[in-house]
Amino acid sequence: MHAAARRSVVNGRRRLAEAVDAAAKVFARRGYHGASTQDIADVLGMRQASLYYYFESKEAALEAVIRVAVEDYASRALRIARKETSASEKVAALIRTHLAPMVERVEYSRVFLGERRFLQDPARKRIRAMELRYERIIQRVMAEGVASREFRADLDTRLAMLALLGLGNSAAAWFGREPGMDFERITAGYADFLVRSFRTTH
Amino acid sequence: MHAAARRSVVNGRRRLAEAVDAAAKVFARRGYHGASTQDIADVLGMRQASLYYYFESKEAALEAVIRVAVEDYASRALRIARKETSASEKVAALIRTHLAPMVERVEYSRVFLGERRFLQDPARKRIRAMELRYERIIQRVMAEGVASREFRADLDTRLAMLALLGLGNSAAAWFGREPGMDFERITAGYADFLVRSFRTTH
DNA sequence: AATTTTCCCTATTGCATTATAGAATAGACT
DNA sequence: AGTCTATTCTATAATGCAATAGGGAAAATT
Repeated sequence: MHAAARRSVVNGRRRLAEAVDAAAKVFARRGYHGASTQDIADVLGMRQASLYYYFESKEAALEAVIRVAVEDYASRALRIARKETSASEKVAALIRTHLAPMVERVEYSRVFLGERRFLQDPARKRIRAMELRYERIIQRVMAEGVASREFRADLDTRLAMLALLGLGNSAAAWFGREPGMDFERITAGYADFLVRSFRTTH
Repeated sequence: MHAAARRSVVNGRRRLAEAVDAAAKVFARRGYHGASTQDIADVLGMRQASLYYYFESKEAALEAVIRVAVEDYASRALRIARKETSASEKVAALIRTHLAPMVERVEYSRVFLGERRFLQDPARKRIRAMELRYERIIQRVMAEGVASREFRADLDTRLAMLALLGLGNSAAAWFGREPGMDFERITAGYADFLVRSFRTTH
């Protein structure tokens, strides 16, 4: 009688996704260690112990959130990197895809950026490896921009990569809270900043 | 007999500073909620309860750390903003002062950036007010650069301010861990990035 | 209709953690 | 010598929290 109305045919994977969403929201707001499994259960309208039907442990919930957050990043970056466009357009596209998830799910980005360090070693290293792969793809775009003389010869490609990620990631901190700063304004502005500073001056 | 050797005339304020240092180190590593007062006491070589001689509460320790981290930021920025130099030089100087504390005390920066949100409302609003003051000073430098035609007329000064802080803050995440990325390389590179993208193209 | 599976519940254990109370020790001061 | 003050200690209260065990009802499957 309790959960009768909630149950339906559609609720196969949906409820699990809701649980991950709830975890993301709570972890983003209170931080991993500051959040209790009770908090997550509250969002879902269930008992604290019932959460353990969906997650083996609190940390497993964190891993699930982070997995969603990190998903597809590298593959989308690779797709951009392989295109037959200018390096400038690639940089702009990279910033766009990097910020895109923030529109629909900032909480995931925030949890990834701030809480991933609390993962234990098997999962942590997997995530770190995916990050490195992502970073290398971005840096190669910079390097190819230099090689084709579209970007200045003295460009520090590693720092350029860190700058792109730094700009993108820092937006997660205030995205949705800075009035007037919508997706278009941010991505267009940041892409413009980056491209202007990377291009050869003539 | 226990703490005899440690005690001396010099240890007036020094021990408190050590306690704040210990808190900064532990909060930076484990996060505010992930850190226990026991962890901090361990660093100091004292008992958990003894910490309460220096801090009223765990949160008071956090506030002490953050206060140190936030100290002087606005005043140093203001000193730069008032100088009779070009806007470009001001931007470069702003990046430098922003990153300077990271050399000697990254932990403080990290705690400020990641844990300040856990402060309760009296302290939290005070910190936020100081941040806003800092942001306004930076943005005004951008605006004056536009007014003097040193920076492009279409520069989004608010986004430019966020970009400067974003670049600076993101460095706190990897400062000291990215091989080869020393203070000079970062500050010079970032200053260069910013100035190139802000300047009028002619 | 019978059985299995899904999903949530109640109840509880065990541990970690913040904070308080009050005592002890040693150096500074009179 | 005797008192005061700073600093740390022991002991403990009080709570919050992750996780386990086992049950039960509805839905799906046979």
